[in-house]
Amino acid sequence: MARPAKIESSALHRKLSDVFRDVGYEGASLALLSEATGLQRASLYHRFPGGKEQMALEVMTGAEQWLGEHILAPLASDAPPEARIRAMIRGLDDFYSGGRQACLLNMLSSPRADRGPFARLIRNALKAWIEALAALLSEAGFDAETARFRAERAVALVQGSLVLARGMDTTRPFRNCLANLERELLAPRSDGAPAPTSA
Amino acid sequence: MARPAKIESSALHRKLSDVFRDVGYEGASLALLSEATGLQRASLYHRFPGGKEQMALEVMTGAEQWLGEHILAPLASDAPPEARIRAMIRGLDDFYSGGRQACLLNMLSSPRADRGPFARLIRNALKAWIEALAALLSEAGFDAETARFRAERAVALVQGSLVLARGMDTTRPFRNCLANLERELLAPRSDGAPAPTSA
DNA sequence: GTCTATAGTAAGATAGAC
DNA sequence: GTCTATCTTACTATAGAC
Repeated sequence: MARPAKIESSALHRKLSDVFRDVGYEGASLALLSEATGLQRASLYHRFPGGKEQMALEVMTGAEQWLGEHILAPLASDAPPEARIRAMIRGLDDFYSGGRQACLLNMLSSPRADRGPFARLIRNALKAWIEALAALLSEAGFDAETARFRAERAVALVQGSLVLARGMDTTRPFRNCLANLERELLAPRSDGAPAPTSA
Repeated sequence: MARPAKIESSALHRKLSDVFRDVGYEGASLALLSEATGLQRASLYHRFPGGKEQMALEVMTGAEQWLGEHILAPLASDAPPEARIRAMIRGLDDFYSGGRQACLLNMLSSPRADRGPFARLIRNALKAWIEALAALLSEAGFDAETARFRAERAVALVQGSLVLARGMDTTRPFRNCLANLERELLAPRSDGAPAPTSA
């Protein structure tokens, strides 16, 4: 080919995402992003005139889209609850590469100063996820309080298992987490009251 | 006072720790650390000739010491299991300021390149915590597998609830987590097998 | 659309006065 | 022990050729 090939946008986003998930926003220098994508810094600025912040924003937006399609949509389908939860679990296993990749929602929540354009995106994504799960649990017969409590706990468990997986350098916590999610979410609420704090 | 006062070491560590917990290692610039401590950069280098890395290492070491004294020691005491768990929970609530402060184990696990002097400390701290909890649960009558599984899940839950608290800008997930820890840890294992993955 | 080359700025770190 | 002043490096970002 005569002129330089335009690197495909989706592949580019993917590679940028990998860097942010690995080293976080502040740790992701343009040198690193350039190396990971195979594009020179100037080329990155051509695609993202807003610089690093725009890259992170687009990556984050892409992740939200992925969340909507592969997690929220299955949770809201008309399949039986067990099937919907299993679909979510497959999505999670895929998204986090079985526990080998961290979560943007965690890795991008530090950029301080204005505390960033990311804060809103992150908050919304977490809320949407929790609410979709809670809606499913309500539909499955749990009272609203229990549904909300279990949903929030499940999301926390996924995030925490990723923190452990990263910190202990093993995917086991994440695999354990996924392996038990369905059972824990749908377990009959006999075993003591969940007792969520109201405020 | 004639000569400049020596700022107390413990207070200094505390302030440095706050910065690292807030913005992570890469985000913690010397300008930020200087501002937070009230010391000029050169003064920080006088105390920490190894620069930022030494600061983070000492902060991390201090946190490990705190973990040993306020979490691991109570877990290994000769009080009844419920009391030991409650002591841990009080320690956690204090350490994380009720969910307002993030965990160093999460915030310092990104520094890449060599992946750092932090990796070992973090891994050890997480393992020690999980093992202390598992030992308590074994002692409380649970089989080794269940004890290990619940211990790891509890630590993941704490970490994850901190991620959520940070991301959603509310301490509720963390408070919920602590409020239910004792019950979840000591619940009779009637409700379906925990089914941990072996490897 | 990609590159090389280069501004301009903020980072980590030192030297030496007090 | 703390400071001001400075060095060096790495970073973000831009200019302009191809």
